[in-house]
Amino acid sequence: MELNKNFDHIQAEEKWYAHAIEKNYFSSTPDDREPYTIVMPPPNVTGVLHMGHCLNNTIQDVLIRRARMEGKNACWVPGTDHASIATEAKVVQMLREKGIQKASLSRDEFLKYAWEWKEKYGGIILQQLKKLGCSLDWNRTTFTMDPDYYNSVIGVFIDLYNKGSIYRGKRMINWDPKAKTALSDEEVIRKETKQKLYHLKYYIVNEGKTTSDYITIATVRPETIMGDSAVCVHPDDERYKHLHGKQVVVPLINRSIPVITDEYVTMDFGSGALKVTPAHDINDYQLGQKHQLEIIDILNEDGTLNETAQIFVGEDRFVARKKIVQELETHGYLLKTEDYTSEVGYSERTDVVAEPRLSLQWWVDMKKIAAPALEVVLNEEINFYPPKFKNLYRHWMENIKDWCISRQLWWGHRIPAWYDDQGNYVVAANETEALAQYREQFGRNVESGQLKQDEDCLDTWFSSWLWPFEVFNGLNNPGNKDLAYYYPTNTLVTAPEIIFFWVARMIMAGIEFQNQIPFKEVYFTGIVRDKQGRKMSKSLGNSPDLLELIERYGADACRFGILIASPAGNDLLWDESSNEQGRNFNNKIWNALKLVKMWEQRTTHTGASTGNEHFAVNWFGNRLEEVKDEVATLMKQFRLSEALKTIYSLIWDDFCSWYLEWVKPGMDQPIEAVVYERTIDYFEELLQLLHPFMPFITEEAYHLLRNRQETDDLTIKIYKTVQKTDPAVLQLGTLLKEVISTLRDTKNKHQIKPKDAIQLAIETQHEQHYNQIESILKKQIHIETISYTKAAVPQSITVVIQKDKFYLIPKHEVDNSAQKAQLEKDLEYLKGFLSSVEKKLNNERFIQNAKPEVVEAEKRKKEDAETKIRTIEESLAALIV
RNA sequence: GGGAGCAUAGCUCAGUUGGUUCAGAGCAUCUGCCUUACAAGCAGAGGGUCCGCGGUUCGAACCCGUGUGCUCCCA
Repeated sequence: MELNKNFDHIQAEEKWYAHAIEKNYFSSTPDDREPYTIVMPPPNVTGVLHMGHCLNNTIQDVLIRRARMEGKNACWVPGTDHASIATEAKVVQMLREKGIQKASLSRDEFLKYAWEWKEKYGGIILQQLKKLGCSLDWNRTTFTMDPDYYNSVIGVFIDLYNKGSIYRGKRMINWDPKAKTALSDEEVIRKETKQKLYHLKYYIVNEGKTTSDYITIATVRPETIMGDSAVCVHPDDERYKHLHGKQVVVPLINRSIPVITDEYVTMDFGSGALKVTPAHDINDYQLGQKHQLEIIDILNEDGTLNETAQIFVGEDRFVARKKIVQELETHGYLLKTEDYTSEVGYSERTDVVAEPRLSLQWWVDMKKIAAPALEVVLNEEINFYPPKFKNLYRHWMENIKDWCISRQLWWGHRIPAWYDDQGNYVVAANETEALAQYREQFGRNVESGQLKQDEDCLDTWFSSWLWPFEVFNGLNNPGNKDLAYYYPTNTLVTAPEIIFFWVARMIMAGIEFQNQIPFKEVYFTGIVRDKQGRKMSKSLGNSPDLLELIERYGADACRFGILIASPAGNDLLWDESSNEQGRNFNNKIWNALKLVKMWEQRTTHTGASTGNEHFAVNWFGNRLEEVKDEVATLMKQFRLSEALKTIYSLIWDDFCSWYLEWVKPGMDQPIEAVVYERTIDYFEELLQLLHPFMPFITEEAYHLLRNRQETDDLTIKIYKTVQKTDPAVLQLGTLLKEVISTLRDTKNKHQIKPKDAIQLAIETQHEQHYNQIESILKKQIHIETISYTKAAVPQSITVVIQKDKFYLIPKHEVDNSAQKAQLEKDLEYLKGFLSSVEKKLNNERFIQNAKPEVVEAEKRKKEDAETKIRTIEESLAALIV
């Protein structure tokens, strides 16, 4: 059969993915086999595939495919997250482009648009994952706002509320003035930001009159001075002792506020005097609570100043800042301005500066549910890879704060709280239940329509924390067959960025609602960065178009590219060139396939073998088993990148560069049938080993190697168990490689062309070893005859390998000065080596303290070195003669 | 300010209870080759103060201390 010049990845990808779907290879139902389950971290429903997904999902697919080929019942569940803030922001923007304001729509009208949007764009990302080759069980695709899932989320809210773990409270929260919603602490990104520190005069009041004395206050937020409730100094600060208990005047609005003292103040920062604005700063808020200060909120929900501010009403906070600085300067309140850099919180979703804001929100009391979730990680019921994240996790869990779960959004799970017009409320799944409960609780009769449901939605993570069991309908259909079989799941693969958002909370939810951990191990991937180490992001434009890369290089090459660059647990610097390496690897496999296929018609049962092919076959069989074992160990430790490198090298170096050359018949010569068959067997096993990493080319090549039955597919082919290896055969293989490399190099150094034939004499005590590999040596180094000798051969080039001497006899006389230099260099090295060993052995304290086996090893080294030195000296002597 | 991690070849990283003269791999670079599957290839080569300093030890890339630099998390 004639094969194409190159592997056609596009047709192979389409063909084999469709075939697997048709045969239901990726779908799983409970049976007698051991399950292996992964739930995919659900991407945003409106998202598109980026390099982070590529890494994450490739890793999961490798794990799932390998488990499947190990004979486990592998189940990988896909799905999407409704991503309340992100999706709502996109819908709002889409409406704005159509000229529709969200405020002009009713909740139902808005949600209709949102669902339309979701139907249109939702799930694109899942289609893209198919292109990458992900072997997901599509029948189980779940969305966090599916009806059942929705009900479970509401049920969980009610359950926690009834247990007293959910409460409503007025707290300082992070507010996104653009999205007009509360944010959890984790949704606020701190960034170093250049600001100005303004030094302002606050005049001191004495006996009811404003004096010309003042105290200097340093602030980066002059627009909030109208919200000041006090000025605070350190009680021990000598500079301000005379002001304790006095009043000062807020500039521009002339409101008097007290001077208070608290040790919280840092004396040497700014002027050592702090303005306290409890409504607009978290620390000030706490200070205000302690000193019972008035809370003066001067901002609207969109970040503009409100009536309470008195001045610049309606102006945006940053515009107001500029204007107020001008005003302060005009009136002589501004003493100086300094550059100042500090960390400012930005909304993760909208990238505007988050505003600390006091508001009434729903909270989860985390202390109680966090404790067991910490325990299971500390006692290693759940293992983290790499384990360094365990510390991070513990630190966070021990200092956990309550979770703000309400969001002022419409897209999401609506909070099941129902209010009367006095603000009394009940928590219930629907209006009917709410009415009944209200009647019972408040003893008043209410009619339908009289209770108003909370307008707000729940934080997205309040639904995704149920993911590992809700994809199996764990709460809707408790104890169902799927849940019992697949839960707890095995491995969670995710980015360390969401260890607190998601991983920690899933562990809590699993224990709280299923009494079982959600997964047994968590593998944290690195963050994908570009060659300069920058995080890939849309705004930098350094995130490549993955689909285009797949089209250009092939899915296998992209999978290879991202995995080979991905050391366990570290960030990876990704560059397109790694895809080239993957594509080149495809090419190598394809060419090896072409070579082997060329032999198919040339097999014979008689007389083709020189005998040495059998050694090659035996050696590669052992080598294969050895590497299979190594790979298994690496995979258990989640060292996927190293496992792939190991397989890469086995195929490229051991199989292609060595083995195939060793068994390759001469031009138009036949190949012994048994050698051919074994070669095909090895090729199959190599493809199988590589399949989880590069599923398409391996499946294609597998089918081209032999004619297959209908369902004889690599995707579902179970691995054979690893066989024991024969160390003697492996050692001889290593010696053979070394001899070939060294003699090739020697020819090269003596200007003997690779094709120029030579004669070789070997001085060895193990002639029988060399008998097994003679013909391979001849072929690989272009040797005419090999003989054995007991003494140095004159007019030859001498090389020492291990303990054996090789005499190369070239056709033409050669200058042996290069050789002499080489031997002298080797001799010098060995003498140095010997003296270092002797130094150790002559050191009494070494003999006393070192372990006996170490001392033994040193003695052996000494003997070896002495033997080699003697051999080289003899060679040198022969050379001079 | 508190906590964590990292520092090995030009780049990305291995280096498994301290024991070969141990300093390694891949990529990149350079040299020679269109050798009967593969130039997306083959055969070779060069390249390092294992961040600095001090200590423990017979022996340190590895353990301890310290300095410097970088990254991340939390306030």
